[in-house]
Amino acid sequence: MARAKIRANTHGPVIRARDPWAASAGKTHQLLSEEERARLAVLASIARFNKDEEIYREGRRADAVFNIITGVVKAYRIAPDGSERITAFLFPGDVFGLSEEGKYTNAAKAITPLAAYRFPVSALRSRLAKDADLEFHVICKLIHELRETQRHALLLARRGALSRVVMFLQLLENLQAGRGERTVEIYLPMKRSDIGEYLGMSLEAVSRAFRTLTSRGIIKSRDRRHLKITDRNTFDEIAGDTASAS
Amino acid sequence: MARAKIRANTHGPVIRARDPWAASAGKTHQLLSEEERARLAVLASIARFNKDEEIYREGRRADAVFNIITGVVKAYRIAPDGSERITAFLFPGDVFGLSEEGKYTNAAKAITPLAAYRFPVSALRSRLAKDADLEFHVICKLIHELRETQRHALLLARRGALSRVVMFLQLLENLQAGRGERTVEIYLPMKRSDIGEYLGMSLEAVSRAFRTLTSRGIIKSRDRRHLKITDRNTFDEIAGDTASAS
DNA sequence: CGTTTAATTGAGGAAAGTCAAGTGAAGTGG
DNA sequence: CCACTTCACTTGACTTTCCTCAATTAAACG
Repeated sequence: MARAKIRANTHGPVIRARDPWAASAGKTHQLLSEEERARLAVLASIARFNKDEEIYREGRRADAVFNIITGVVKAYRIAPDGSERITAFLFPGDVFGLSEEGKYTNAAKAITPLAAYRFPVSALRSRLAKDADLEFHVICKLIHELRETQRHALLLARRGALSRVVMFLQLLENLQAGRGERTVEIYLPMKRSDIGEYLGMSLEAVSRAFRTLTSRGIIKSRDRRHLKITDRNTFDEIAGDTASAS
Repeated sequence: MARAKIRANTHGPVIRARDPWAASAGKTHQLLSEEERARLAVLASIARFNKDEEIYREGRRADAVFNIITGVVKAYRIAPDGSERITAFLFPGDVFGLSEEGKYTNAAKAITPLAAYRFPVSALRSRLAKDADLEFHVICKLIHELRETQRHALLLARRGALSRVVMFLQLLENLQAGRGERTVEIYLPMKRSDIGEYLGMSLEAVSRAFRTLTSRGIIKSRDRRHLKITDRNTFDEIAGDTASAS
Protein backbone atom coordinates (compact mmCIF):
# COMPACT_ATOMS: atom_id res chain seq x y z
CA MET A 1 0.00 0.00 0.00
CA ALA A 2 2.68 2.45 1.08
CA ARG A 3 4.67 1.13 -1.82
CA ALA A 4 1.94 1.73 -4.36
CA LYS A 5 1.48 5.21 -3.00
CA ILE A 6 5.12 6.05 -3.48
CA ARG A 7 5.10 4.67 -6.97
CA ALA A 8 2.07 6.69 -8.00
CA ASN A 9 3.56 9.69 -6.32
CA THR A 10 6.79 9.36 -8.20
CA HIS A 11 5.32 8.91 -11.63
CA GLY A 12 2.33 11.21 -11.42
CA PRO A 13 -1.42 10.99 -11.92
CA VAL A 14 -3.23 7.95 -13.26
CA ILE A 15 -6.46 8.31 -15.20
CA ARG A 16 -8.20 5.05 -15.90
CA ALA A 17 -10.91 4.65 -18.52
CA ARG A 18 -12.05 2.51 -21.39
CA ASP A 19 -11.20 3.75 -24.83
CA PRO A 20 -14.39 4.97 -26.50
CA TRP A 21 -13.18 3.78 -29.89
CA ALA A 22 -10.77 0.88 -29.66
CA ALA A 23 -11.91 -2.53 -28.40
CA SER A 24 -10.56 -3.34 -24.95
CA ALA A 25 -12.67 -6.23 -23.67
CA GLY A 26 -14.10 -4.16 -20.84
CA LYS A 27 -10.71 -3.43 -19.38
CA THR A 28 -9.82 0.05 -18.28
CA HIS A 29 -6.34 1.32 -18.89
CA GLN A 30 -4.16 4.27 -18.07
CA LEU A 31 -4.80 7.10 -20.52
CA LEU A 32 -1.77 9.22 -19.78
CA SER A 33 1.73 8.83 -21.20
CA GLU A 34 4.74 9.10 -18.89
CA GLU A 35 5.39 12.54 -20.27
CA GLU A 36 1.86 13.73 -19.64
CA ARG A 37 1.96 12.40 -16.12
CA ALA A 38 5.12 14.34 -15.45
CA ARG A 39 3.66 17.54 -16.89
CA LEU A 40 0.54 17.12 -14.79
CA ALA A 41 2.42 16.18 -11.65
CA VAL A 42 4.05 19.59 -11.43
CA LEU A 43 0.62 21.23 -11.22
CA ALA A 44 -0.59 19.03 -8.40
CA SER A 45 -0.08 18.72 -4.70
CA ILE A 46 -0.90 15.58 -2.78
CA ALA A 47 -3.82 15.77 -0.37
CA ARG A 48 -4.56 13.21 2.31
CA PHE A 49 -7.81 12.60 4.13
CA ASN A 50 -8.88 10.34 6.96
CA LYS A 51 -11.69 7.85 6.76
CA ASP A 52 -15.04 9.67 6.92
CA GLU A 53 -13.42 13.03 6.39
CA GLU A 54 -15.31 15.48 4.23
CA ILE A 55 -13.35 16.67 1.19
CA TYR A 56 -15.73 19.36 0.04
CA ARG A 57 -19.34 20.29 0.34
CA GLU A 58 -22.01 20.70 -2.31
CA GLY A 59 -22.21 24.25 -3.66
CA ARG A 60 -18.81 25.34 -2.42
CA ARG A 61 -16.62 27.32 -4.78
CA ALA A 62 -14.82 24.72 -6.88
CA ASP A 63 -11.14 25.60 -6.75
CA ALA A 64 -9.64 22.17 -7.31
CA VAL A 65 -10.08 18.86 -9.12
CA PHE A 66 -8.87 15.62 -7.54
CA ASN A 67 -7.40 12.40 -8.88
CA ILE A 68 -7.41 9.43 -6.55
CA ILE A 69 -4.14 7.65 -5.80
CA THR A 70 -5.38 5.25 -3.12
CA GLY A 71 -8.66 4.94 -1.23
CA VAL A 72 -12.37 5.29 -1.99
CA VAL A 73 -14.57 8.37 -2.14
CA LYS A 74 -18.31 8.78 -2.16
CA ALA A 75 -19.89 11.67 -4.04
CA TYR A 76 -23.28 12.59 -2.64
CA ARG A 77 -25.97 15.19 -2.22
CA ILE A 78 -28.10 16.02 0.72
CA ALA A 79 -31.78 15.98 -0.22
CA PRO A 80 -33.91 18.82 1.17
CA ASP A 81 -35.41 16.38 3.68
CA GLY A 82 -31.93 15.72 5.02
CA SER A 83 -31.45 12.30 3.47
CA GLU A 84 -28.27 11.48 1.60
CA ARG A 85 -28.20 10.42 -2.05
CA ILE A 86 -24.97 8.90 -3.28
CA THR A 87 -24.26 9.70 -6.90
CA ALA A 88 -21.03 7.74 -7.29
CA PHE A 89 -18.30 5.76 -5.63
CA LEU A 90 -14.85 6.74 -6.83
CA PHE A 91 -11.74 4.56 -6.89
CA PRO A 92 -8.03 4.94 -7.71
CA GLY A 93 -7.59 6.39 -11.19
CA ASP A 94 -10.89 8.25 -10.98
CA VAL A 95 -11.26 12.01 -11.14
CA PHE A 96 -13.68 14.02 -9.05
CA GLY A 97 -14.46 17.62 -8.27
CA LEU A 98 -16.15 18.66 -11.49
CA SER A 99 -18.15 21.81 -11.17
CA GLU A 100 -21.02 23.70 -12.69
CA GLU A 101 -21.03 27.46 -12.71
CA GLY A 102 -17.89 27.36 -10.61
CA LYS A 103 -19.45 25.37 -7.80
CA TYR A 104 -19.18 21.74 -6.80
CA THR A 105 -22.34 19.91 -7.71
CA ASN A 106 -21.99 17.27 -5.02
CA ALA A 107 -20.26 16.82 -1.72
CA ALA A 108 -17.38 14.37 -1.47
CA LYS A 109 -16.26 12.31 1.48
CA ALA A 110 -13.48 9.77 1.93
CA ILE A 111 -14.89 6.41 3.04
CA THR A 112 -11.42 4.94 3.51
CA PRO A 113 -8.11 6.69 4.19
CA LEU A 114 -7.40 8.63 1.03
CA ALA A 115 -4.49 9.99 -0.94
CA ALA A 116 -5.22 12.11 -3.99
CA TYR A 117 -3.63 14.59 -6.37
CA ARG A 118 -5.12 18.01 -6.01
CA PHE A 119 -5.17 20.22 -9.12
CA PRO A 120 -6.05 23.90 -8.85
CA VAL A 121 -8.58 24.52 -11.62
CA SER A 122 -6.83 27.62 -12.91
CA ALA A 123 -3.55 25.82 -13.46
CA LEU A 124 -5.32 22.85 -14.97
CA ARG A 125 -7.31 24.98 -17.37
CA SER A 126 -4.31 26.78 -18.77
CA ARG A 127 -2.43 23.50 -19.03
CA LEU A 128 -5.34 22.01 -20.96
CA ALA A 129 -5.47 24.95 -23.35
CA LYS A 130 -1.88 24.21 -24.39
CA ASP A 131 -2.12 20.47 -24.68
CA ALA A 132 -4.49 18.92 -27.18
CA ASP A 133 -3.46 15.35 -26.37
CA LEU A 134 -4.22 15.84 -22.73
CA GLU A 135 -7.56 17.38 -23.61
CA PHE A 136 -8.36 14.36 -25.68
CA HIS A 137 -7.66 12.11 -22.73
CA VAL A 138 -9.89 14.23 -20.56
CA ILE A 139 -12.60 13.71 -23.14
CA CYS A 140 -12.09 9.96 -22.98
CA LYS A 141 -12.34 10.00 -19.22
CA LEU A 142 -15.49 12.09 -19.30
CA ILE A 143 -17.13 9.77 -21.78
CA HIS A 144 -16.21 6.91 -19.51
CA GLU A 145 -17.76 8.63 -16.51
CA LEU A 146 -20.84 9.42 -18.53
CA ARG A 147 -21.24 5.71 -19.22
CA GLU A 148 -20.81 4.83 -15.58
CA THR A 149 -23.45 7.34 -14.61
CA GLN A 150 -25.80 6.00 -17.26
CA ARG A 151 -25.20 2.57 -15.86
CA HIS A 152 -26.14 3.87 -12.44
CA ALA A 153 -29.34 5.30 -13.85
CA LEU A 154 -30.07 2.01 -15.56
CA LEU A 155 -29.56 0.24 -12.26
CA LEU A 156 -31.91 2.61 -10.49
CA ALA A 157 -34.60 1.99 -13.09
CA ARG A 158 -34.72 -1.64 -12.02
CA ARG A 159 -37.78 -2.55 -9.98
CA GLY A 160 -36.67 -5.42 -7.77
CA ALA A 161 -34.33 -5.06 -4.83
CA LEU A 162 -32.45 -8.22 -5.77
CA SER A 163 -31.74 -6.97 -9.28
CA ARG A 164 -30.34 -3.76 -7.96
CA VAL A 165 -28.06 -5.36 -5.43
CA VAL A 166 -26.81 -7.90 -7.93
CA MET A 167 -26.12 -5.20 -10.51
CA PHE A 168 -24.28 -3.29 -7.85
CA LEU A 169 -22.08 -6.28 -7.06
CA GLN A 170 -21.42 -6.71 -10.77
CA LEU A 171 -20.39 -3.09 -10.89
CA LEU A 172 -17.92 -3.49 -8.05
CA GLU A 173 -16.58 -6.67 -9.57
CA ASN A 174 -16.03 -4.99 -12.93
CA LEU A 175 -14.30 -2.07 -11.30
CA GLN A 176 -12.02 -4.42 -9.40
CA ALA A 177 -11.24 -6.36 -12.54
CA GLY A 178 -10.65 -3.14 -14.46
CA ARG A 179 -8.07 -2.10 -11.91
CA GLY A 180 -6.39 -5.46 -12.32
CA GLU A 181 -7.19 -6.72 -8.84
CA ARG A 182 -8.22 -10.26 -8.01
CA THR A 183 -11.92 -10.95 -8.39
CA VAL A 184 -12.39 -14.25 -6.60
CA GLU A 185 -13.78 -12.12 -3.81
CA ILE A 186 -15.68 -8.87 -4.07
CA TYR A 187 -14.66 -6.21 -1.59
CA LEU A 188 -17.25 -3.72 -0.34
CA PRO A 189 -15.50 -0.69 1.10
CA MET A 190 -18.77 1.03 2.02
CA LYS A 191 -21.45 0.63 4.65
CA ARG A 192 -24.84 -0.93 4.05
CA SER A 193 -26.48 2.46 4.40
CA ASP A 194 -24.19 3.84 1.68
CA ILE A 195 -25.17 1.00 -0.60
CA GLY A 196 -28.80 1.75 0.09
CA GLU A 197 -28.32 5.40 -0.68
CA TYR A 198 -26.59 4.53 -3.92
CA LEU A 199 -29.25 2.01 -4.92
CA GLY A 200 -32.20 4.16 -3.94
CA MET A 201 -33.51 1.79 -1.30
CA SER A 202 -33.49 1.41 2.46
CA LEU A 203 -30.54 -0.20 4.19
CA GLU A 204 -32.91 -2.84 5.55
CA ALA A 205 -33.84 -3.80 2.01
CA VAL A 206 -30.14 -4.11 1.18
CA SER A 207 -29.63 -6.34 4.17
CA ARG A 208 -32.58 -8.51 3.23
CA ALA A 209 -31.34 -8.79 -0.34
CA PHE A 210 -27.98 -10.05 0.90
CA ARG A 211 -29.71 -12.54 3.11
CA THR A 212 -31.87 -13.82 0.27
CA LEU A 213 -28.87 -14.15 -2.03
CA THR A 214 -26.96 -16.02 0.66
CA SER A 215 -29.82 -18.35 1.56
CA ARG A 216 -30.31 -19.19 -2.11
CA GLY A 217 -26.63 -20.10 -2.33
CA ILE A 218 -25.86 -17.38 -4.87
CA ILE A 219 -23.30 -15.55 -2.76
CA LYS A 220 -21.27 -16.42 0.31
CA SER A 221 -19.85 -13.76 2.58
CA ARG A 222 -16.66 -14.19 4.55
CA ASP A 223 -17.48 -11.09 6.57
CA ARG A 224 -19.59 -8.01 5.98
CA ARG A 225 -17.08 -6.58 3.56
CA HIS A 226 -16.01 -9.61 1.54
CA LEU A 227 -18.13 -11.96 -0.49
CA LYS A 228 -17.86 -14.53 -3.22
CA ILE A 229 -20.27 -15.39 -5.99
CA THR A 230 -21.03 -19.09 -5.67
CA ASP A 231 -23.68 -19.42 -8.37
CA ARG A 232 -22.70 -17.35 -11.32
CA ASN A 233 -25.52 -18.49 -13.56
CA THR A 234 -28.31 -17.50 -11.23
CA PHE A 235 -26.39 -14.36 -10.38
CA ASP A 236 -26.21 -13.25 -14.00
CA GLU A 237 -29.80 -14.27 -14.51
CA ILE A 238 -30.97 -11.97 -11.74
CA ALA A 239 -28.78 -9.17 -13.07
CA GLY A 240 -30.62 -9.77 -16.28
CA ASP A 241 -27.94 -8.62 -18.66
CA THR A 242 -24.84 -10.16 -20.04
CA ALA A 243 -22.61 -9.00 -17.21
CA SER A 244 -19.44 -7.98 -19.01
CA ALA A 245 -21.17 -5.89 -21.68
CA SER A 246 -20.58 -2.17 -21.35
CA MET B 1 -39.57 25.75 -38.40
CA ALA B 2 -38.34 25.57 -42.00
CA ARG B 3 -36.79 28.92 -41.32
CA ALA B 4 -34.91 27.76 -38.23
CA LYS B 5 -33.67 24.77 -40.15
CA ILE B 6 -32.25 26.90 -42.89
CA ARG B 7 -30.61 29.23 -40.44
CA ALA B 8 -28.95 26.40 -38.54
CA ASN B 9 -27.98 24.82 -41.79
CA THR B 10 -26.35 27.96 -43.06
CA HIS B 11 -24.35 28.73 -39.98
CA GLY B 12 -23.43 25.25 -38.84
CA PRO B 13 -23.76 23.13 -35.73
CA VAL B 14 -25.03 24.38 -32.40
CA ILE B 15 -23.84 22.86 -29.16
CA ARG B 16 -25.73 24.03 -26.13
CA ALA B 17 -24.43 23.63 -22.58
CA ARG B 18 -23.87 25.42 -19.33
CA ASP B 19 -20.39 26.67 -18.69
CA PRO B 20 -18.85 24.53 -15.96
CA TRP B 21 -16.94 27.50 -14.53
CA ALA B 22 -18.68 30.79 -15.22
CA ALA B 23 -22.01 31.61 -13.59
CA SER B 24 -24.90 31.51 -16.04
CA ALA B 25 -28.05 31.37 -13.93
CA GLY B 26 -28.97 27.94 -15.24
CA LYS B 27 -29.09 29.11 -18.83
CA THR B 28 -27.50 27.08 -21.55
CA HIS B 29 -25.71 28.85 -24.34
CA GLN B 30 -24.06 28.11 -27.64
CA LEU B 31 -20.48 26.99 -27.08
CA LEU B 32 -19.19 27.35 -30.61
CA SER B 33 -17.92 30.50 -32.28
CA GLU B 34 -18.99 31.32 -35.84
CA GLU B 35 -15.61 30.21 -37.06
CA GLU B 36 -15.79 26.88 -35.27
CA ARG B 37 -19.24 26.27 -36.62
CA ALA B 38 -17.99 26.83 -40.12
CA ARG B 39 -15.03 24.52 -39.64
CA LEU B 40 -17.31 21.83 -38.26
CA ALA B 41 -19.97 22.30 -40.91
CA VAL B 42 -17.64 21.17 -43.67
CA LEU B 43 -17.20 17.81 -41.93
CA ALA B 44 -20.90 17.17 -41.59
CA SER B 45 -23.76 16.11 -43.76
CA ILE B 46 -27.37 16.70 -42.85
CA ALA B 47 -29.43 13.64 -42.03
CA ARG B 48 -33.22 13.57 -41.81
CA PHE B 49 -35.42 11.03 -40.09
CA ASN B 50 -39.15 10.52 -39.84
CA LYS B 51 -41.07 10.31 -36.62
CA ASP B 52 -40.47 6.90 -34.98
CA GLU B 53 -37.61 6.10 -37.31
CA GLU B 54 -34.67 4.27 -35.82
CA ILE B 55 -31.37 6.11 -36.18
CA TYR B 56 -29.07 3.38 -34.93
CA ARG B 57 -29.21 0.29 -32.82
CA GLU B 58 -27.38 -0.58 -29.62
CA GLY B 59 -24.07 -2.33 -30.25
CA ARG B 60 -23.78 -1.30 -33.90
CA ARG B 61 -20.40 -0.09 -35.11
CA ALA B 62 -20.31 3.61 -34.25
CA ASP B 63 -19.33 5.43 -37.40
CA ALA B 64 -20.95 8.78 -36.77
CA VAL B 65 -21.85 11.32 -34.12
CA PHE B 66 -24.98 13.47 -34.47
CA ASN B 67 -25.91 17.00 -33.50
CA ILE B 68 -29.60 17.84 -33.47
CA ILE B 69 -30.85 20.77 -35.51
CA THR B 70 -34.58 20.28 -34.98
CA GLY B 71 -36.64 17.52 -33.42
CA VAL B 72 -36.40 15.20 -30.44
CA VAL B 73 -34.56 11.91 -30.03
CA LYS B 74 -34.82 9.19 -27.43
CA ALA B 75 -31.75 7.18 -26.48
CA TYR B 76 -32.68 3.78 -25.10
CA ARG B 77 -31.68 0.23 -24.41
CA ILE B 78 -33.61 -2.96 -24.73
CA ALA B 79 -33.50 -4.96 -21.51
CA PRO B 80 -32.99 -8.71 -21.88
CA ASP B 81 -36.66 -9.24 -21.04
CA GLY B 82 -37.57 -7.09 -24.02
CA SER B 83 -38.59 -3.99 -22.10
CA GLU B 84 -37.26 -0.61 -23.13
CA ARG B 85 -35.26 1.66 -20.82
CA ILE B 86 -34.88 5.25 -21.94
CA THR B 87 -31.57 6.76 -20.92
CA ALA B 88 -32.11 10.25 -22.28
CA PHE B 89 -34.26 12.56 -24.35
CA LEU B 90 -32.23 14.74 -26.68
CA PHE B 91 -33.18 18.14 -28.04
CA PRO B 92 -31.80 20.70 -30.51
CA GLY B 93 -28.20 21.56 -29.63
CA ASP B 94 -27.60 18.17 -28.08
CA VAL B 95 -25.06 15.66 -29.31
CA PHE B 96 -25.62 11.94 -29.45
CA GLY B 97 -23.93 8.85 -30.79
CA LEU B 98 -21.10 8.47 -28.29
CA SER B 99 -19.56 5.06 -28.30
CA GLU B 100 -17.63 2.65 -26.17
CA GLU B 101 -15.10 0.33 -27.76
CA GLY B 102 -16.28 1.55 -31.12
CA LYS B 103 -19.89 0.55 -30.61
CA TYR B 104 -22.97 2.56 -29.81
CA THR B 105 -23.98 1.99 -26.21
CA ASN B 106 -27.65 2.72 -26.78
CA ALA B 107 -30.12 2.73 -29.58
CA ALA B 108 -31.52 6.05 -30.83
CA LYS B 109 -34.88 6.79 -32.36
CA ALA B 110 -36.48 10.01 -33.56
CA ILE B 111 -39.72 10.69 -31.69
CA THR B 112 -40.54 13.69 -33.88
CA PRO B 113 -39.41 14.48 -37.43
CA LEU B 114 -35.69 15.10 -37.10
CA ALA B 115 -32.92 17.01 -38.80
CA ALA B 116 -29.38 16.52 -37.55
CA TYR B 117 -25.78 17.04 -38.53
CA ARG B 118 -23.99 13.79 -39.06
CA PHE B 119 -20.24 13.72 -38.32
CA PRO B 120 -18.14 10.74 -39.38
CA VAL B 121 -16.07 9.89 -36.30
CA SER B 122 -12.81 9.64 -38.23
CA ALA B 123 -13.14 13.16 -39.61
CA LEU B 124 -14.25 14.49 -36.26
CA ARG B 125 -11.36 12.88 -34.44
CA SER B 126 -8.70 14.33 -36.69
CA ARG B 127 -10.41 17.72 -36.56
CA LEU B 128 -10.40 17.56 -32.77
CA ALA B 129 -6.72 16.67 -32.66
CA LYS B 130 -5.92 19.92 -34.45
CA ASP B 131 -8.22 22.22 -32.55
CA ALA B 132 -7.72 22.69 -28.81
CA ASP B 133 -10.54 25.23 -28.49
CA LEU B 134 -13.01 22.88 -30.05
CA GLU B 135 -11.82 20.09 -27.78
CA PHE B 136 -12.42 22.33 -24.83
CA HIS B 137 -15.97 22.93 -25.94
CA VAL B 138 -16.50 19.23 -26.33
CA ILE B 139 -15.32 18.86 -22.75
CA CYS B 140 -17.84 21.45 -21.61
CA LYS B 141 -20.62 19.64 -23.41
CA LEU B 142 -19.63 16.31 -21.93
CA ILE B 143 -19.56 17.73 -18.44
CA HIS B 144 -22.98 19.14 -19.10
CA GLU B 145 -24.29 15.78 -20.24
CA LEU B 146 -22.71 14.13 -17.25
CA ARG B 147 -24.70 16.45 -15.02
CA GLU B 148 -27.91 15.75 -16.85
CA THR B 149 -27.35 12.04 -16.48
CA GLN B 150 -26.61 12.45 -12.79
CA ARG B 151 -29.81 14.38 -12.51
CA HIS B 152 -31.62 11.52 -14.15
CA ALA B 153 -30.10 9.11 -11.64
CA LEU B 154 -31.11 11.42 -8.83
CA LEU B 155 -34.63 11.46 -10.18
CA LEU B 156 -34.73 7.68 -10.36
CA ALA B 157 -33.60 7.42 -6.75
CA ARG B 158 -36.80 9.16 -5.69
CA ARG B 159 -39.35 6.86 -4.10
CA GLY B 160 -42.69 8.48 -4.86
CA ALA B 161 -44.29 8.51 -8.30
CA LEU B 162 -45.41 12.12 -7.87
CA SER B 163 -41.87 13.31 -7.11
CA ARG B 164 -40.54 11.64 -10.19
CA VAL B 165 -43.14 13.04 -12.53
CA VAL B 166 -42.78 16.52 -11.08
CA MET B 167 -39.00 16.38 -11.39
CA PHE B 168 -39.45 15.26 -14.96
CA LEU B 169 -41.67 18.21 -15.73
CA GLN B 170 -39.12 20.51 -14.12
CA LEU B 171 -36.51 18.99 -16.35
CA LEU B 172 -38.52 19.63 -19.50
CA GLU B 173 -39.30 23.14 -18.36
CA ASN B 174 -35.63 23.89 -17.72
CA LEU B 175 -34.66 22.50 -21.09
CA GLN B 176 -37.29 24.63 -22.78
CA ALA B 177 -36.14 27.70 -20.90
CA GLY B 178 -32.51 26.91 -21.69
CA ARG B 179 -33.35 26.86 -25.38
CA GLY B 180 -35.02 30.24 -25.01
CA GLU B 181 -38.53 29.00 -25.68
CA ARG B 182 -41.62 30.17 -23.86
CA THR B 183 -42.32 28.33 -20.63
CA VAL B 184 -45.89 29.31 -19.82
CA GLU B 185 -46.75 25.89 -21.14
CA ILE B 186 -44.69 22.73 -20.96
CA TYR B 187 -44.62 20.67 -24.13
CA LEU B 188 -44.26 16.90 -23.91
CA PRO B 189 -43.07 15.54 -27.24
CA MET B 190 -43.08 11.94 -26.00
CA LYS B 191 -45.66 9.31 -25.22
CA ARG B 192 -46.74 8.30 -21.73
CA SER B 193 -45.01 4.99 -22.13
CA ASP B 194 -41.76 6.79 -22.98
CA ILE B 195 -42.09 8.89 -19.87
CA GLY B 196 -42.64 5.75 -17.85
CA GLU B 197 -39.60 4.11 -19.34
CA TYR B 198 -37.53 7.18 -18.56
CA LEU B 199 -38.83 7.44 -15.00
CA GLY B 200 -38.55 3.75 -14.24
CA MET B 201 -42.25 3.24 -13.61
CA SER B 202 -45.29 1.86 -15.41
CA LEU B 203 -47.19 4.05 -17.84
CA GLU B 204 -50.28 3.55 -15.68
CA ALA B 205 -48.44 5.07 -12.74
CA VAL B 206 -47.49 8.03 -14.93
CA SER B 207 -51.10 8.47 -15.94
CA ARG B 208 -52.26 8.31 -12.34
CA ALA B 209 -49.64 10.83 -11.28
CA PHE B 210 -50.88 13.28 -13.91
CA ARG B 211 -54.43 12.75 -12.71
CA THR B 212 -53.45 13.37 -9.09
CA LEU B 213 -51.55 16.53 -9.99
CA THR B 214 -54.49 17.77 -12.02
CA SER B 215 -57.11 16.98 -9.37
CA ARG B 216 -55.03 18.78 -6.76
CA GLY B 217 -54.93 21.84 -8.99
CA ILE B 218 -51.15 21.74 -9.40
CA ILE B 219 -51.14 21.35 -13.17
CA LYS B 220 -53.70 21.90 -15.90
CA SER B 221 -53.42 20.18 -19.26
CA ARG B 222 -54.71 21.70 -22.47
CA ASP B 223 -54.29 18.37 -24.21
CA ARG B 224 -52.12 15.32 -23.66
CA ARG B 225 -49.03 17.11 -24.87
CA HIS B 226 -49.38 20.56 -23.32
CA LEU B 227 -49.72 21.52 -19.70
CA LYS B 228 -49.36 24.47 -17.41
CA ILE B 229 -48.21 24.63 -13.82
CA THR B 230 -50.99 26.28 -11.86
CA ASP B 231 -49.61 25.95 -8.35
CA ARG B 232 -45.90 26.58 -8.43
CA ASN B 233 -45.40 26.39 -4.68
CA THR B 234 -46.87 22.96 -4.24
CA PHE B 235 -45.15 21.88 -7.42
CA ASP B 236 -41.71 22.88 -6.15
CA GLU B 237 -42.51 21.39 -2.78
CA ILE B 238 -43.23 17.99 -4.32
CA ALA B 239 -40.08 18.25 -6.42
CA GLY B 240 -38.37 18.79 -3.12
CA ASP B 241 -35.46 20.84 -4.34
CA THR B 242 -34.98 24.43 -5.26
CA ALA B 243 -35.93 23.93 -8.88
CA SER B 244 -33.46 26.16 -10.68
CA ALA B 245 -30.43 24.87 -8.78
CA SER B 246 -28.02 22.70 -10.80
C1' DC C 1 -14.62 -4.34 29.02
C1' DG C 2 -18.15 -1.22 28.20
C1' DT C 3 -20.03 2.05 24.90
C1' DT C 4 -21.24 3.40 20.35
C1' DT C 5 -22.15 2.45 15.75
C1' DA C 6 -23.43 -0.88 12.09
C1' DA C 7 -26.24 -4.55 10.64
C1' DT C 8 -29.91 -7.93 10.99
C1' DT C 9 -34.55 -9.40 11.59
C1' DG C 10 -39.63 -9.06 12.27
C1' DA C 11 -44.47 -7.08 11.82
C1' DG C 12 -47.63 -3.92 9.72
C1' DG C 13 -49.01 -0.54 6.29
C1' DA C 14 -48.53 2.34 2.13
C1' DA C 15 -47.43 2.50 -2.60
C1' DA C 16 -46.78 1.08 -7.08
C1' DG C 17 -47.02 -3.04 -10.37
C1' DT C 18 -49.94 -6.16 -13.05
C1' DC C 19 -54.00 -7.52 -15.35
C1' DA C 20 -57.96 -6.20 -17.61
C1' DA C 21 -61.55 -3.36 -19.40
C1' DG C 22 -63.04 0.85 -21.31
C1' DT C 23 -62.54 5.66 -23.41
C1' DG C 24 -60.58 8.99 -26.36
C1' DA C 25 -57.82 10.43 -30.32
C1' DA C 26 -55.64 9.94 -34.70
C1' DG C 27 -55.06 8.21 -39.13
C1' DT C 28 -56.93 5.32 -43.26
C1' DG C 29 -59.71 4.19 -46.93
C1' DG C 30 -64.08 4.32 -49.01
C1' DC D 1 -66.29 13.98 -45.36
C1' DC D 2 -67.47 10.27 -42.58
C1' DA D 3 -67.08 5.44 -40.81
C1' DC D 4 -63.73 2.29 -39.28
C1' DT D 5 -59.55 0.66 -37.46
C1' DT D 6 -55.74 1.30 -34.63
C1' DC D 7 -53.08 3.09 -31.18
C1' DA D 8 -52.54 5.93 -26.96
C1' DC D 9 -54.23 6.72 -22.78
C1' DT D 10 -57.20 6.32 -18.67
C1' DT D 11 -59.32 4.03 -14.93
C1' DG D 12 -60.41 0.25 -11.70
C1' DA D 13 -59.52 -4.09 -8.82
C1' DC D 14 -56.15 -6.98 -6.92
C1' DT D 15 -51.47 -8.43 -5.67
C1' DT D 16 -46.75 -7.84 -4.70
C1' DT D 17 -43.05 -5.36 -2.93
C1' DC D 18 -40.62 -2.47 -0.28
C1' DC D 19 -40.59 1.20 3.31
C1' DT D 20 -41.31 2.44 8.16
C1' DC D 21 -41.01 1.55 12.88
C1' DA D 22 -39.12 -1.09 16.43
C1' DA D 23 -36.42 -4.58 18.76
C1' DT D 24 -32.09 -7.39 18.77
C1' DT D 25 -27.63 -8.88 17.63
C1' DA D 26 -22.98 -8.17 15.99
C1' DA D 27 -18.95 -5.60 15.33
C1' DA D 28 -15.75 -1.60 16.13
C1' DC D 29 -13.54 1.63 19.15
C1' DG D 30 -11.72 3.73 23.07
